[in-house]
Amino acid sequence: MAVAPRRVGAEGSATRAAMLGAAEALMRDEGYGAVSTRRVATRAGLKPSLVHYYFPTTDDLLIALFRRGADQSDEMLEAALSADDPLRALWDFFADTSRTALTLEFMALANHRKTIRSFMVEHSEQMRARQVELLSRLFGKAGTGLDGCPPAGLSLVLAGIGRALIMEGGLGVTAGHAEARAFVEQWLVRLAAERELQD
Amino acid sequence: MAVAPRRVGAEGSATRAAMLGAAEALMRDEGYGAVSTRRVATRAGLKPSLVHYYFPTTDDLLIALFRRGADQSDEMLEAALSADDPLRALWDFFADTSRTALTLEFMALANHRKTIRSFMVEHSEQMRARQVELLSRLFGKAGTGLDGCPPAGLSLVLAGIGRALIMEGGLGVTAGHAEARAFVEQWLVRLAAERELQD
Amino acid sequence: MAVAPRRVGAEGSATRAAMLGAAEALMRDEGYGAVSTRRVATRAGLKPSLVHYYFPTTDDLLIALFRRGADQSDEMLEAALSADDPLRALWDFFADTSRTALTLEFMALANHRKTIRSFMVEHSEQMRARQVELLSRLFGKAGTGLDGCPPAGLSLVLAGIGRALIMEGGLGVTAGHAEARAFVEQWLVRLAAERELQD
Amino acid sequence: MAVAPRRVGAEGSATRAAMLGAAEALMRDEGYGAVSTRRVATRAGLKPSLVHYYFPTTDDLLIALFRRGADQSDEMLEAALSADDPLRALWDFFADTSRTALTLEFMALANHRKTIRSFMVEHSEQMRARQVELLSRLFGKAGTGLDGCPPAGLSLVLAGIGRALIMEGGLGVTAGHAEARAFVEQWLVRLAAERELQD
DNA sequence: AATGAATGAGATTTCATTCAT
DNA sequence: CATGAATGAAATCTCATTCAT
Repeated sequence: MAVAPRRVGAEGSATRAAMLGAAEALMRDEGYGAVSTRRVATRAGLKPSLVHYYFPTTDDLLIALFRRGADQSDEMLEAALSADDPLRALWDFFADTSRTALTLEFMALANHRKTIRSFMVEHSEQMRARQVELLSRLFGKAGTGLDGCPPAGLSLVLAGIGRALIMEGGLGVTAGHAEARAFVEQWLVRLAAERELQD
Repeated sequence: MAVAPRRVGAEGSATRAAMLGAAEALMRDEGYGAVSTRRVATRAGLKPSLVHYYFPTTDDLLIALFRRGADQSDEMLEAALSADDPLRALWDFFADTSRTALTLEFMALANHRKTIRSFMVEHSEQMRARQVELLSRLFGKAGTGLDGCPPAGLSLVLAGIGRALIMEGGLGVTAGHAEARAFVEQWLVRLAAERELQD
Repeated sequence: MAVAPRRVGAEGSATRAAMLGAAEALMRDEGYGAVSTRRVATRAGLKPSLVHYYFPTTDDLLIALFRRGADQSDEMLEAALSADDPLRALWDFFADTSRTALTLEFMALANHRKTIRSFMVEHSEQMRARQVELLSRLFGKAGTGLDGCPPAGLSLVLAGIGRALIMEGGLGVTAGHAEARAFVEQWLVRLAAERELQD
Repeated sequence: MAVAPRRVGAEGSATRAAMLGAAEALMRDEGYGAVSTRRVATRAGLKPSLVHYYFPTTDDLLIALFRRGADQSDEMLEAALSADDPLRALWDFFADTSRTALTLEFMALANHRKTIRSFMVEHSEQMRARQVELLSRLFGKAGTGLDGCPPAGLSLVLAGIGRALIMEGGLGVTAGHAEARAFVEQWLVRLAAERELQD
């Protein structure tokens, strides 16, 4: 008796997953503005009311979607950081189209959804901290082989370049992309060498 | 550069400018989703119908707003490229908060407004081309002093890092920012030296 | 240029009056809970959106309705107070079915509409003050002929009895009504006599 | 007195009582409009479906709530009528804030819930009849000491004044309240004297 | 050049209720 | 006894857009 009446729809429900899937697809294809109760329902082949049964408010839906994506990112990041070549894996992570495209949508969304914003900030900081932790282990606290750039700086720089590639790529702008990729590539090679020296 | 100009109120009208100002403020403060006929009118202290009189459709308004911003960006870019230290000026341009925040909103908007998207793409490509033109003159076609990274790559890399700083800064995430800025700073110094050698 | 964009629909518009009429009828017939955008529109033979065009929020509609009723009450009260037999006129005012039934609905409504509540309170106090003003002139400050009951007390007592008659009458309860009316009647006679003595 | 009892959960269940308690609190705090299946469940810390398990329809819940309140009123009234000073006890009963506030909500509710209305009417009539019965015993059928006002009239008059005090008090209007209370007080004294003479 | 009126669509949310387990 | 899932209806509100003046 007397249990908290919220938290509807078991975390593992198939219906719930379908809704999140539809919401994610909409966000990816048409931007966060397209994620509405109705459209999610239609896309998932369900009734609009059912969406509200699982996610009482639109914020609840968006937060659940963000959480799911964040968990996936966490897993990908962990896999990257324990890979043979962690730097390259980290770069691949930053340059991963589907994940980063969603992240960008959430960043735009965070601008006017305060609930989302706090989740974003917390998660971004966690991820950067985790990367710094690993990069520090790889290169020592002194900094990376990139002219002594410290791990936190390297994390931001790679993330920024990755996002720019994906953002522009999504729009269809590609000038300079190959050159930028090659530039980063040459960094990775240099850093890998640096690391071997250190060992 | 001018594209088909669409007949929308006198280009120089004060009323028109007030509307664009209100629209820009809304977009900056609350995201592109807040830019609606009615809210623009309210914010500008005008009647909603008047907005439609000047901008028949919402797309027209958004495009006009984008154009105005693009023109400002063009001017800023031209000023930067003819500055004493064009590289530093270019970087300052990329790291300029107010302008970039709007650009990010437009990028998000382009995801579900096809009319906007084409304007965005066209303008992005123009700007990159213009930068390449200048950087090539500075460093020769062989590439910059950054390990031979060609101008187009450098343009994207700087733009990406600048945007990341602003995006994250807007959210309140600042880990790694100082380090990344110092890293870019050291580039600018190196490139300036390189350039003097070349002269 | 630059006028406040609210205050839609001229105060004298026929459409606006039709909406208020429909809202009032609904409130009288089915209680304040029945006053919804849709039902008002349907009852007035108009489209629901038009209701929102005239009254952006439901509170706006309810406040406008209250104001209209308050103005009518004010007029009725003034007429009563300047009648030949002001006391009887005041009692007739309190026992007026249609007006009081609405007042009762607004009182119930005020319980959970904070905007309404403040209007109600202000108006109730004004009306009582106005009545006290007149009754004081009629009987002197010492009090009425009802065993020295002061004007403010008499105002509340008459209002309460009138409301009880109307509330119960609306439900179909009538036991004691004739007796209560006769009781008040005998007061009025007594007070009228008292007043003549005083003159 | 018992009417057809409808099968709704064990009459004495603690869960049931919790629901009625939540419903009553909601009605008191936010008006009858706030009494919905879901809100009652949330407030009681129970699942919405459970409310429907005990009270198939919302009307069933409201009727049960009304019944419970009516029973309490009956007890209070009986206690009052057998008190040392029945008249004062009756007046205290009419001026009792917590009970009367709920009664007023039910009166408003009765306006658009026909099922509630008939219960209200029946109970109101019963209560008045009971009061008349007692007052007649106290004063004889001829009427009370209030200028011969018969018991039924006195009942309505006192109820009306009591309700007005509570209604207005709830809103924060208090002008004339002290005077009205003093006026009734002086009645009670007069009636008590009258009664002793009669004995 | 400007504005009031009107409208249809859709977004968000809350609801009562049913059903199967 | 009790609960989770589902659904259709409706309430509130915002929007873009059209039209007549």
